[in-house]
Amino acid sequence: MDDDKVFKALGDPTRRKLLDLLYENNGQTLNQLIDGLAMTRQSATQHLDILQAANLITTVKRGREKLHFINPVPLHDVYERWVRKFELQRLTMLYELKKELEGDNE
Amino acid sequence: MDDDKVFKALGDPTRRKLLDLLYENNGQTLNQLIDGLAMTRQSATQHLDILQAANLITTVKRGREKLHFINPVPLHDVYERWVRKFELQRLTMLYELKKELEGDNE
DNA sequence: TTGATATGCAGGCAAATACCTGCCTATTAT
DNA sequence: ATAATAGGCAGGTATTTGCCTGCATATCAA
Repeated sequence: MDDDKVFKALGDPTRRKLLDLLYENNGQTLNQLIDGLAMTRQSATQHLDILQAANLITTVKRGREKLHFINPVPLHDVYERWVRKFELQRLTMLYELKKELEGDNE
Repeated sequence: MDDDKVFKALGDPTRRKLLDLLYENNGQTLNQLIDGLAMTRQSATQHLDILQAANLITTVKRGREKLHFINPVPLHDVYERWVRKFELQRLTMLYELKKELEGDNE
């Protein structure tokens, strides 16, 4: 997985919206997806290209149409490498440490 | 949680590096964090401000020092809202659908 | 075949981003 | 008090980004 491509792809609200639209109805065409957005077809295409480069979607051509599908694998990788390791830390531990340090100068 | 701030904060490799550094050694000062990077103190400060605005870190002043701590809560929220729901979809299901559609025009 | 539909490709532009330099303030140590 | 240390604040700039317009190509339907 390319960490950077995935995070950058997720860093834009339009691209997250596209993933949401595909989650609701997988396999949509470009024109179908545009209906859920407020921008030109060309702009949406650029976003979809970025999602595909990050491997967050795959496409299948059917005649003159291009169907888009979510690939959940990179999202799971994000979870494994970025979320799970932080879940072991308890916020309460941080609070206690914070209070202790604040006590030093008050 | 502000989705957009969190995702944008995570969208930059330097900021992810900062979180990694804090994960290895929580509660570091600005100057300590700079040692792990290749940029000026001022630039690092801007990144840390963005992380704090996204609630991914909290800070505590101790004398002239400023200590930085990870807050794992937004990361967990990302998991809840973005990863878990996609985990229910099996990649194999997508593959089957993809094969079926490819069969339409081949 | 001819028109309509679905998408691809190229370039332009304004705003956001990630750096930087330079200078100022606050705290600590001698 | 004075110097060193830790950090804050204010621009300046080159690059990246997200959006657009305009035109080209490919497929389908009548």
